Amino acid sequence: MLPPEKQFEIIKRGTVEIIPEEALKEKLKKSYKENSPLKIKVGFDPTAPDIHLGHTVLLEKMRQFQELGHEVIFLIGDFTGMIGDPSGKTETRKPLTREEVLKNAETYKEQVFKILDPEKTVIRFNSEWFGNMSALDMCRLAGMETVARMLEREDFKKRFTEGRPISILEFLYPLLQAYDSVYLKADVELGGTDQKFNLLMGRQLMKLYDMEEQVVIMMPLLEGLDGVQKMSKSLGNYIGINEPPDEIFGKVMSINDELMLKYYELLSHISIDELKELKKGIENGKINPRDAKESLAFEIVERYHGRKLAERARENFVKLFRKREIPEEIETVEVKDEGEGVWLPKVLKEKGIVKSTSEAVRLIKQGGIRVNEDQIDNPDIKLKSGEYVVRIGKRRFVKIVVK
RNA sequence: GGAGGGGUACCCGAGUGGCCAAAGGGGACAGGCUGUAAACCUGUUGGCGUCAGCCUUCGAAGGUUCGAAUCCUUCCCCCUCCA
Repeated sequence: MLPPEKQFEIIKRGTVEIIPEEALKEKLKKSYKENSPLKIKVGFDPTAPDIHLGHTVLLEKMRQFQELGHEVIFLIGDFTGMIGDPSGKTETRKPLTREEVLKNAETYKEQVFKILDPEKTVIRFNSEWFGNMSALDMCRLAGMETVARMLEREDFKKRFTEGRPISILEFLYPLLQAYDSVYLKADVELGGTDQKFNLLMGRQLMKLYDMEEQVVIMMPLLEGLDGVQKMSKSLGNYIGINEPPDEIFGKVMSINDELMLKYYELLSHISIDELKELKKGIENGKINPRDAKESLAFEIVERYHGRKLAERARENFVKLFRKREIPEEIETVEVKDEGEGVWLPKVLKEKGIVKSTSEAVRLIKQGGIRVNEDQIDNPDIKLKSGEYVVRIGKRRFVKIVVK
């Protein structure tokens, strides 16, 4: 086990806030002295089993804790999922059935264990304790907090003053999450900055239960490909860990330099010292940001697809964009010529490459389509029999065989 | 229960009888510049054999009119205020 000071340094990397830092240091010291691992609790929603890099920020931190020898509890909020969390949105999230929750949990495991060590991960479901809780117990729990306290949360306060609805259930949520910590006797709870209120509620409730309060560690929300908004599936700015290697590689390469450094800090396994070197190198121009980004893309693809595929993805990328070569494997479609040749926009539409012939026509007019690497500008183009490599935009290729 | 406001393209949002396939912004896509960066500049953004023409679209269904996103009727949905 590493000395507590060293552990602290590793844990602190990339965090936004640790509340309170001193308590964490104390806990680490005690754990080191008594050789007893800390219990790290992280809650996950059972509704979103498609993991993207944004989620992995937390997972990477969990992994670090595991490597430091602590006990990581992957808590699946299945109870909460079965009620349906209204959390702010007008559309109430639809409640999940028991089967769906279990199915999602399986999907979770598959993906999560690409980062976490299955041997060292404890998976728990909060229906385990909430499922048997009586109405009386629940009321007692509800009695531990006040409306005023709840309204301290920015989101609630805002909605309250604006007269927008807040369901009672929403008030209950932070309490339920807090109770998870009480039940599990968590030493540390990890979450995104958007979870601050709920995480702190955990501390509050533990205090009321006369327990040692958990330390709260908050990780930033990772910005997505646009570099502004947080990565999320609904915004379409995400990099999913199950995406094909080339896709992940390409997407990582498309982020801007500033964001790249953040990705490095939060996602890369390089050490703190190496990270410092990298930053310095980029600042004084000794390291080409592009090369740094390639290493990052490689590291990420390797993590989810293995070394071989990562190398392949890098080769493909270099070929395609640096050397401007055409990739080796291209999807091929066949069409037969009925006489006058085939109208390219129509072929592209029928093969599902573009949504409509109008779109194809538009692309051609804008110079967005190349046939055998020649930019074309006449949407009237007809292909006679033969083979054509058609490039749509920068990175989409299709081989059209006209018979 | 009472009073009022509103549903327009991917999103926000103008438009109150023809000049509306519908302003403007955002997003997205494409081109230029590049490091497939970012920023910036330009263009495109309903469909259809294609800048002409035709078809479909402004919550839904009917109606008035030569002509409707715009007027009338009914219905559905959302929101705010009062209680």
